[in-house]
Formats: sequence, structure tokens, C-alpha cells
Amino acid sequence: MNSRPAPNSNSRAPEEGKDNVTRLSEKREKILEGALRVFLAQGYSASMDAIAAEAGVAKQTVYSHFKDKHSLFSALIDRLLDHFVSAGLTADLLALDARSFIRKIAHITLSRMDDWEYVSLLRLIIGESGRFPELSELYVSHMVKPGIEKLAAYLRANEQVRFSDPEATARIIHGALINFVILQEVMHGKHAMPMSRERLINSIVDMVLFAGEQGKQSS
Amino acid sequence: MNSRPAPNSNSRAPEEGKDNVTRLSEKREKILEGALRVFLAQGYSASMDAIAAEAGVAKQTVYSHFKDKHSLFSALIDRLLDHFVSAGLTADLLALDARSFIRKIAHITLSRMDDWEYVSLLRLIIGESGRFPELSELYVSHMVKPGIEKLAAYLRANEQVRFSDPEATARIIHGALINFVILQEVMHGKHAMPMSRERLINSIVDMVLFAGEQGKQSS
DNA sequence: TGGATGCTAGACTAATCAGTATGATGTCTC
DNA sequence: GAGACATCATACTGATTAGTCTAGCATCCA
Repeated sequence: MNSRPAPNSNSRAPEEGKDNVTRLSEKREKILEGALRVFLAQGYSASMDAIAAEAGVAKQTVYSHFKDKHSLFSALIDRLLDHFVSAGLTADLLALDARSFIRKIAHITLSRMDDWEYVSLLRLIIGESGRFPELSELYVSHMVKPGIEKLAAYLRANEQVRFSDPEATARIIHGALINFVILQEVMHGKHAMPMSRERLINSIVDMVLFAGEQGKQSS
Repeated sequence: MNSRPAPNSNSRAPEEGKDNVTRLSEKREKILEGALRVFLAQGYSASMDAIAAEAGVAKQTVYSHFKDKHSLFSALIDRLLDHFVSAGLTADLLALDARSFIRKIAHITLSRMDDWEYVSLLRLIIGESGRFPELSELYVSHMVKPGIEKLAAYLRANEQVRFSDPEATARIIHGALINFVILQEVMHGKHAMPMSRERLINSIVDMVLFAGEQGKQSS
């Protein structure tokens, strides 16, 4: 039986042991992975045909999992934001002394310069913040706000430093770091104005600790 | 004579006293102004028809002044960069004391938050830095680099402050300011995490002066 | 065995868009 | 007045695209 030559063999492997739901979400996963590569590389103007091809899936399948292009895009950005949020600052960091803490935070933030996905996501969210303001607001409220609040909470709680405005101080630190990522990687500025991460980190650490020290003396 | 009803009256006013060259560049100007509004509002995906309409000009006229869409876009970005570069920091600022100087720089930088054109340009250049890396590199080398260098030169020359790394310090100040613009305006974060410009500026000034003071003592 | 479901390849529609072509009008210069 | 030129409105070409439709295949379950 099944003597048919099956010219376009349906490439579905049986994979016994996986139930319907699993396989369903597997397709969804493949689509999101394809969409990730294509959207991050080409921006929102990427074509749905290209995404389906990259995902190794029929276009109709894309539309059976996602209502339209906008839904797929939003789902992808949501997922990516979740992914990067989870890699934030963890509880054990809070035990560090001020100098080590700030240095660690800075290293973590700047290490994302090497992550093509992160750099592309940053470019994409900023670039589409006109067309999709809800996505950039999601980025702000889910990634930036918690990060800055945790940093501010540390600055406020730590005995070694004292600032008149920990929130604003946290923003300065965060801004100096993220802007470095944007300038060097997103905007390809690393050739025109090279600078090592270590130099930036050293200056941030010095600056913050000097100011935190001064704040203690004057209180 | 001219009894023709002239249904689509050619809206060219005679404007005697203007020579050919002037009128030529007037059309070019109208096109660039239309392109400015449309590109900044819709991004590079804006249509040439929309630009011509916004400029009040026939599409063919656009193509007689600019080779293609890419050329028009590049010319526009060049022009905008020139425009904003000229509004940089002027010589008389250098005479100010450190506190006033930094405060002034910060105010000037943050005042651009109110400028829709500037905010949109920032979004556009970052967003298209994947497709048009040469434009973001132009932004870096023409706007960011000179600004940071002048700031670093002031920090190095001024007697009231001393830093182990003025270049890196300048980057921190610049990053804190620009990132505030990006977060609050470009990414619409001002509702999710409001903060007054004055708070940020005060913290930057305090931080820099404390650190600059400390640098003097330890030298 | 037979129906439901998820998938596939591919064709199709309707819209949009960059860029070109046409043909006419007004202005300037000689 | 004639030719050159800039511009105009409009139509067209060719390509791309989002989203739909069709028809068939494979797997699962009752």
C-alpha cells in the first residue's frame, strides 16, 4: 500500500510520544523562530512569504496560528521581551558591595552588545515606535522600568552610598550604558568613535562612588 | 486673450525678480519640505506619491530633482543633520563655570525633546540604521562625535574639575541625556516612568561636580 | 473505516508602489 | 515668434505584497 510516489513528501516525522498539543506548539515555535530571524534582519517590512520560507512552513500555516502580520509581529516582540527580561539582575547581586554591584550591572548590560538579537531588537523597537507605540511602551514598562527601579532600590538601601535622588541616579547609570550600546552597535559608531567597555565602566563606577561618598558626608 | 478656462490652472506665480536658479531651488526646497513631513511621520516606507502630494508638486518633478527614493531620503537626512548640528554648543558657553556649563549643555540637549522633527529624526535614523548604516554613521560622526569631543575638551581644560578619563565622562553625560530623550519621547515612556528634566539635570550636575572635585583632591 | 484536523504547495486577488512615459501648459531667452 | 525648459496631470508598467482559496496528503481518534 501507499505505492504513490509521494513527490512532495510531507516532511512530518511521526515522533511518537508527542501529543497533539505538543506538535501544535512546535509549529508555532518554528514560525516564531523564522519570524525572529526575518523581522530582526529586515524590519517590519519583511514579507510573510519570506517568514514562512525561513520557518520552513506553508504560508497558510502561519495564518492558521496568527491572525495577521501585526499579530505575529506583536507576539514575537512580546516573546523577545520576556526572554531578555528574565536575564535581568538576580537576587544574589544585591549582596555585593557597591563597587562590585555597579560593575556587575554594567558588565551585564554591555554584554548584550555582542548579542545580535538584542541589538536588532533594540533597533526594531525604536524604529517601529512610531507605528507601534504599544510595543515600545511594553519595552519601557517591562524592561527599562523594572531595571531602573531595582537599581534605584539598591542605591537607596545600600549603606556605602547615599544619593539625594536615587531614581535619577539610576537613570543616569542606565542611560550611559544603554546609549553606549545604541551608539556603538545599533548605530555602527564603534569605528568612528571607538572606546573600550572597560573605560566606560570604570568612569561610571568612579563617578557614582564619588558622588555616593559625597552624599554620605553631607548628610 | 487667454480666454481658455484653464481648468487645472498651473499654479506658478510669476514672482518677477526671481531668476531661474532661484525658482529651481524653490521647487527643490518644496520637495524636501514635503519629504521631511512624510518621511518623519511614516518612515522610509512612505510612498513617493504621498511625498509629491505633500510637497504640492508633480511626481515627475520629484524625479527631475532627485534620482530616486534613496537619493531623496539621503539628501533629506543630510540636510536635517546639518540643521541640528549648527544648533550645537557655541563658543560663549566655554566661558561659563563648570556648574553652569553642564547645566546649560543639559538644558540644550533636553530642549530637543519638544521638537517633533528632532524626535522623529532620531527614531528614523536608529530605525533605518540596519538598512542605511551610512546614515547612522553620518549621525555619529557629524553630531555625536563633535559634541562629545567638545564636552570632553571642556572637562579636560576647566580648572574647577579634574577627571581621570574626560572622554568617558563626556560619554556618560551625553548618554544620560540622549537616553532620556529616547526613553521619554521616542519610545513614549514619559507616561510609564515620568520624571522632570530638572531632576535629571540636577543629578547629573551633582554627580559630575562631586566626581570632578574628588579628582582634583586625589591629584 | 471514516471523519476531523493540521499541514502542504501553489494559485489567485486586490492593492500598493517605484519609476517611466505622454502630452500639454507656461515662462524665459534669443 | 521659436526653441528650450520646467512643470503639470495622468496613465502606465512591472514588481511586490497581505491575505485568501483550493485541493490534496497525513495523522489521529472514535
